[in-house]
Order: sequence, then C-alpha cells, then structure tokens
Amino acid sequence: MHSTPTDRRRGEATRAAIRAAGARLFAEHGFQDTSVRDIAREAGVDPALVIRHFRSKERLFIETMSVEDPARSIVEGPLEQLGEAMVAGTLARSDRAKKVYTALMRAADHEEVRDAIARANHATVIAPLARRLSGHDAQLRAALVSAQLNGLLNTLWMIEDEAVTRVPTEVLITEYGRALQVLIDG
Amino acid sequence: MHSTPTDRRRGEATRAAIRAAGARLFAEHGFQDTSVRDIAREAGVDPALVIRHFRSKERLFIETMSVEDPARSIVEGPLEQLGEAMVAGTLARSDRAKKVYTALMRAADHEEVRDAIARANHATVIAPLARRLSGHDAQLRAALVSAQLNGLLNTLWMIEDEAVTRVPTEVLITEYGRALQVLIDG
DNA sequence: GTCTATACGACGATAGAC
DNA sequence: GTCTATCGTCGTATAGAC
Repeated sequence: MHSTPTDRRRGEATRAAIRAAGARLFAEHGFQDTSVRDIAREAGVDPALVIRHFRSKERLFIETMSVEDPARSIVEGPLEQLGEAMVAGTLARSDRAKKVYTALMRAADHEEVRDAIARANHATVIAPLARRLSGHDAQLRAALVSAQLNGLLNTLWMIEDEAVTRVPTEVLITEYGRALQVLIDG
Repeated sequence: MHSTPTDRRRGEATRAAIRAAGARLFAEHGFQDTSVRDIAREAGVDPALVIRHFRSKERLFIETMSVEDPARSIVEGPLEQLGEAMVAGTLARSDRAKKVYTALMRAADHEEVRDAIARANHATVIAPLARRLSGHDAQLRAALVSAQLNGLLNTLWMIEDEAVTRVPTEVLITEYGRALQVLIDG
C-alpha cells in the first residue's frame, strides 16, 4: 500500500541508474539507436522500469540531454570582438556538449525535442546576447546570430561536411566570426 | 522465367505509384511518421512491394525527397547584393521545397540522409557559389555562406522558432543578407 | 519477372500480480 | 517499487502463386 522509506530509497537509486545509463547511451549512440532495453541492461534494471520512472523514452532523452557546462559564457567579453569570441567559445566546448548537441539535433523529428532545442537556444544564447546588444531590433539580431552559430555547428557536428570539418579552427573563428560581428554591430 | 513486356510495364506502374505515394507522405508527415504500410496503402499495393522495389524505406525516402525546382538560381545576380538575393531567393522557394528540406533535416538521424543533405548543399549552393567568388579561401567562404543559410532555414522551417518565424520576410532578407554579404565579399 | 501471403525479430509501452 | 507477460506496430525477408 504505502511506500516505505526503503522502497523510496530503492526507487531513487533505480531512477539515478536509469538516468545515468540514458545520459551515456543517448550521447554515444543517439536517440534512435538506443533502445529502452539497451538502457535497462546498462542500468541493470528491468526494461519496464525505464518507462515506469520516466513515462516515455522521449522524456528520458530530453531530461538527459543537457549539460551543466553552461554555454552562457560564450556571450561574454568585449562587444567589438564578440563574433570571434562566440565562435571560439562554442568550438571549445566540452566533448559531452558536442555529443549532446548532435544527439538533440539528430532527434529533431520529435516535436518535444525541437521545443527543447529552441528553449536551450533562448536561454543560453539569444536572451543573454539580446541584453547586451544596442540599436535596432536587438532581440531579432540576437536570434539571427544564434541561427548563424547553429548553422556552423550543424555543418560541423551534425552533418559533418568534410569541406568544413577539415578546416583549421582558427580560420573558422576568423572568417565566421566576421559574419557574426555584422549582426552584433547592427 | 522470362519477364514479358506486360510484366515489365506492370512493375513500372507499381514503382511509380509507390514513388508518388512516398513523395507525398514523406513530405507531409516526415520519415518517422510515415510507415511502409502507409505508403503501400496510399499506392494501392502490397506492403512487401515497397521493399521489393526500393530495397528499404530509407532508400525510397532519399530517392523521393528531392525537388526539380532548382535552387541553383539562388546564386545568380550581381555579386554586390548576392547576400540579400540568396536569402530572398531561398525564402521564396516552393512549398514542396520547404517540406522536402524540413523532412530531410528532421531525418538526419540516418547517415545516408546526412550524406544526401551534404551532396545537395554542394551541388546547389557551395559549388556554384565558389565558382563566382574571388579572393582568399573562395571554397571555404562558399561553404560558410551555405552554413549560414542553413542556420536560418533550420530556425525558420525545421525548429520553427517563433521569435524568428513571426518576423516579416523583408526584415530577414535585409538583416541576414548583410551577414551573408560579408563572406561573399571576403 | 510481378505479386500475395505470411512470418520474423525488435521495438515502445502497458496491465496486473507480487 | 518491481517484475512478468503481453500487446500492437514496425521494417524487412521469403516462399510460392501467377
């Protein structure tokens, strides 16, 4: 009937194990190629518990595909060189951040994933950047800078277009940074 | 034993019906939400024939998700205003072109789809643009312009971020066109 | 050769017993 | 909270009729 303290503690341990397994497997193999049964096996629990605790594979994915490493810092620094700084700061992010970004983008078939992506973009890039911009259409220009940045990341991390992946990072920072700077300057 | 003319004609008609059904359903509902059985029903054909004729759902998707409406024209016009022209030309593309783009991007979980996207980018944007650019790193700058453009399209069509979708097209053309122009000018 | 019928193994998710 | 058994659906393969 009632859940005892022991029950609750066991449940929390199970939840944590499932979450850890999901965080690892989704980042490594993506949403589609990671099955609920894979996660259960990695967590050492019954497959039914994955759904029981997280309601659906999709919800576990969204809850799991996030990074503590805050991207907020990429909109800091002198405004006059922020374009380059944003590209450099993004390309220098952790390996996990790249994998999470890629996994999210490649799962954009799912509406709730798209919403999560949009929310993350606003929270980590658009809103803090818009606060720093002056001049006309600050909000819009911030959103377009975010779109630009995502364009580069998609080419580099999601599509992995060889024409761009083999270019030295410093060149990308200089060239693409100039393009961002135009919208930052307004 | 041997295939009669009647056999061959029947087979071609079946193939065409499956292709047409796939072209419609994939564009409308995406890769994931369109089942092989849906396509077979729409085509008035046995589900096994879909695989028999196209080897896999993924191959039918890639073969089907293309547009005759050539995007090549978006890299034409005076170089000094090509940035704006590219944005304008892209945003003015057919409704089918938008749906195909969205369907492809949302199916990027599949490696062969990513390859198809990269090939399309090179054939329709990067290569023809690189041919027109002069100065340093023409090939790279063309690839980065393509990345920028895809960034806008992803925000607009794939993620459908409201902060950008509700902005008037003319504003997007002016603002984002300026950013493209920087890399076009070099 | 085209097609029909049937089946396989894996999937996400659920009901109900403990 | 956990586990077993199972459901309906999926992409795909194939045997055999025409």
